[in-house]
Amino acid sequence: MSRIIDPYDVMPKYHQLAALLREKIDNGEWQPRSAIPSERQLESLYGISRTTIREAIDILVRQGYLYREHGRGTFVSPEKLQKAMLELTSFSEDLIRRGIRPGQIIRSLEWVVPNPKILQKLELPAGASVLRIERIRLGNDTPIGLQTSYLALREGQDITLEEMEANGSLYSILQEKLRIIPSEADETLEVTLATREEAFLLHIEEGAPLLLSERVLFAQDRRPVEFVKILYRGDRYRYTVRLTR
Amino acid sequence: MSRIIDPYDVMPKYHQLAALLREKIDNGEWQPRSAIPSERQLESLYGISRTTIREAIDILVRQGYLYREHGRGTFVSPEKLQKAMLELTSFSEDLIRRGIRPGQIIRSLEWVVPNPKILQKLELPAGASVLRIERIRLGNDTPIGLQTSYLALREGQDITLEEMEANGSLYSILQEKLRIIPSEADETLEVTLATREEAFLLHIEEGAPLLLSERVLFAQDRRPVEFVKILYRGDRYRYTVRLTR
DNA sequence: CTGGTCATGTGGTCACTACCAGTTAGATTA
DNA sequence: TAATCTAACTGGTAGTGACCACATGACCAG
Repeated sequence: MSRIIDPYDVMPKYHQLAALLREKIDNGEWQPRSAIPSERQLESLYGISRTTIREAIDILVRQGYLYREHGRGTFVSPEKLQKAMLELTSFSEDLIRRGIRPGQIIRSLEWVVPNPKILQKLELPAGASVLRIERIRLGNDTPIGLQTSYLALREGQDITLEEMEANGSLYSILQEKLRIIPSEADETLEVTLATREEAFLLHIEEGAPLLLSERVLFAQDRRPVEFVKILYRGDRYRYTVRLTR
Repeated sequence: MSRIIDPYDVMPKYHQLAALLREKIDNGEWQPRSAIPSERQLESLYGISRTTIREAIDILVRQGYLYREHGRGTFVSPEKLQKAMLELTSFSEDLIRRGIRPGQIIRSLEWVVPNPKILQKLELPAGASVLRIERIRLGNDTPIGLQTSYLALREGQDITLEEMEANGSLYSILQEKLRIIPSEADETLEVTLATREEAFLLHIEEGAPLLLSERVLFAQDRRPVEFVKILYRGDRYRYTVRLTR
């Protein structure tokens, strides 16, 4: 018995359908490399117009669950492609996805006037102050990264240490308290060597290789919200992306 | 004078329109953060249905050129967001985009039986042979990376040294000669230290930090085509991605 | 001046329809 | 038998028309 599309649901139909199809893929009802019903078949199966069907399939194609072949049909992707990893995720989500238990130690949380490079990345005028949060990130209780966030918040917006400690996830505070929805980010990765302090905090030798990630996070209206710098232990972290044409 | 949509063009209208709009953004006719004409206005401006208009805008939104705000309009993204970098690009394209002149030295090109890890990534049976291409990648004539590609080609498919040297781009040979269209890739990045041989080839010290990238490339039908391993000089290369929600 | 209402313009969702462009398999033809 | 044609599928592109959800500013009542 297959669930059905509810026209009175708050979620749009194409979204409901996409979820429904993804379920069939996830639970193995539709095997990798096999064809799913044609768009016209789905039309009558679910009583939904082809426009909507295609919209749902589009989503799953972009996420890597399905691929189309013109004239032949739409097929289920091999399993390993079914995880859309280029998606913008928070550090914790990222680790959980890999089966590692995330943790963190908040070293500081205060308003500061950062250096010009950071102001420029956040498109702020000289002398503007931002909220700086310094954290040590843990994976299964071992330090794996040093993270420093600089947040460009508006007048009246703030985040307290209590909130950070209670909630844990900066992204969910941004979304739920401040209504800032992360929607895009630019990230660069390079190699550096650990300074004495970094080495101490990460329990490694001074001069050990680190993976340095710098990310600028943009909100719905494409304004920069956060500049994050993360130093990962070179021996404990591997970065993964999915690229699409 | 604005160009117009040609219904007899081989390219679909939404593609033509997207190109046309992108041009207006690129040449500054439409300023960042300003609203572009509404979808209904574009409809009558270009004599195209709203369906098609939206399809064109969708493309530009995905590429980061535009963003929508429900109830308000569609706006031009700030300039720095206008380059979609999460896209799958070849090494050469990538460098050219940054204003660096690419070059390469082909060290070898031969059929080999690779190790099991690589066979597994390419979903090939034990003992299968693949085409291995070893190259030194140059940026402005300086070595910046060591690249080893393993290609899973079908019976009868081959690439010769002459073709590689004449054409330079592996991706364009794949596409034009073998009709293999790269459409997705999984990439991982991590840190390693240079071995003696790597150090020699890259003109650096043994033990210097390197950025190691491993990429599996998938074709239209989501079959793995290439496994590439690239070692970048840590001091000369920075990796960039654009993440989207 | 303040707060609510409402008209209007925006993007978001959806249905129905039509035709084009690849693919495939079976029927037809040489 | 082998090559070919053709019909019936597949997804791809495009138009039309309708209504919903959200944003905004003009207007009005308190």
